[in-house]
Amino acid sequence: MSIDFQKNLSKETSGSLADQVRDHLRIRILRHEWLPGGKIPGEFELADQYDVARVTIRTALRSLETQGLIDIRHGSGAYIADFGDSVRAGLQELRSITQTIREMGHKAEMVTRSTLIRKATPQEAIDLQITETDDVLHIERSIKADGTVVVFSYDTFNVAELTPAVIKKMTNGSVFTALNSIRKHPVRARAEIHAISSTEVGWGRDRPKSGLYLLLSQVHYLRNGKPIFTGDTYFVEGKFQFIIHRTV
Amino acid sequence: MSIDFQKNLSKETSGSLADQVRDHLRIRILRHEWLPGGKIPGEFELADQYDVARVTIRTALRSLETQGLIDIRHGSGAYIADFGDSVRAGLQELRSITQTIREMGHKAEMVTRSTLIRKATPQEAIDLQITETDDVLHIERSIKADGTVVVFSYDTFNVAELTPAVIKKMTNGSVFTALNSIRKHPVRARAEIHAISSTEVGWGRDRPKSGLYLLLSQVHYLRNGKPIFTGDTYFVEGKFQFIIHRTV
DNA sequence: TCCTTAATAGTTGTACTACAACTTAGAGAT
DNA sequence: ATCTCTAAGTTGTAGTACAACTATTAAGGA
Repeated sequence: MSIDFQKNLSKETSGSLADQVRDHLRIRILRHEWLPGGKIPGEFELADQYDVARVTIRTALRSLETQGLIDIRHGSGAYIADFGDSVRAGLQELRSITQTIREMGHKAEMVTRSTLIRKATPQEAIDLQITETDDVLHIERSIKADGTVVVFSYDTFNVAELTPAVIKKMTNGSVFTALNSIRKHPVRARAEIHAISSTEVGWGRDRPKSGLYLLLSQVHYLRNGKPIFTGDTYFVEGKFQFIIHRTV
Repeated sequence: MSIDFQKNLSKETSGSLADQVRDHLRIRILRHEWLPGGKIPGEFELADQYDVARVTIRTALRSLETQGLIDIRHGSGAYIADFGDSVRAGLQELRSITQTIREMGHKAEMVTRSTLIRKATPQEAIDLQITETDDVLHIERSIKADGTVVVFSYDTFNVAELTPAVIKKMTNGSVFTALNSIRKHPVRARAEIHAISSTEVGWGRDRPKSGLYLLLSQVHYLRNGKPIFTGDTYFVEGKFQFIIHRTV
């Protein structure tokens, strides 16, 4: 059975050949094409399947190994790291929260509480590498999964990097897809993580009484190294599964 | 200036050539040999410096890129991702807590509260892939930085993988160094992260009154995919900086 | 029969060469 | 000064060859 790779890369044609192969192999792994602990085809066979050079396959495989999805053993082969589905909700992967919720089989809903353009605060100016005289876009939203609030988020964008159309689009849909439409999607983020117990966070009658949150305080960067937006995301404890893969 | 690579690899001679080069480059990056945003030498020059093939350098560089330490740009070069020192305390890196504290310039101290060999609980049996009739080693410890408690940890080991000497060594020193001595150091871990507010956690008069913790619930795996130990690590909120690098 | 050893095939790791694709800087023309 | 083109430099991919390692199989001896 040969794989029609051309078909698969056409839909998201992003990055180098090796990156495309990596992303495709990643999907195959997450779809359980091979059992956990099982062995994936050898490098020569994969090179045949994708019709690329072996060095390209190796590049993709090493990347997957660094991500902790597979285990490459010299002289033996590459094996699926048996973490099951957990990878799908991995915290170190830069993905849309709503999209993640949907992929896990739940109904995702997003409500924008407020949208505001104002001057940057001192901290925001530092994080976004702008000055306090520059404008920023501040958005407060909540995200529901199957009807219950799981996330309160406070995001701040550098408006100089945005267009009016994108700003409007962000009010209704995912931030990531909106940014993607102008090719300004972040490729990397630096996140601090904290445990928060506060009644000041969140709003509305859906606000959890416990007041216990996992705070992800992030700065998102573009490929050229410039920050595009910063945000505090409060995850209601217990409503969202966080998985982190730790490697040497 | 040429680099005496042979000297550097002799001290920890671990893994493939590419892994050794990666680790060495990693050290050079963390020691700020190049400025954030700056460009590191080209692949041909690095191949010269380390006296290895270009493909080996590329393997190392791609790994560093996946880790988020550098940015490789086609036709241009590889650039230091400007995250400064934060990487050093990165949560997704599998390192000893005490060692991390020391590397950040603080005095680390570890106190073992209890050591006990008993039968595995149902959950432990699942996590460690053993049965409830098998023995496990349970250790409760606290870690101090500059005199104040920052971590309470509850670890459970599969004794079948250990030796009496290692068990004794673990009581006094770092778990990682002890496991390293019998070549059973974990290469990967799966961690759940939670916000915890509880007065049940911890012990002694150093127990923080706030009762607010960041819980890292982990299972550590060996290179062959077998679990070696599992543990709940409670970080006192605010005493320990958590950084996560998120990439696509 | 059981165990050890050796041979063997298969797989990943490294080296080398060549060229394609892309970026950047500079020369030159307008 | 600005633009265009050229050229040099850098990373990406292809292909070949062999080294290093693993797992299996077969042969031999106790």
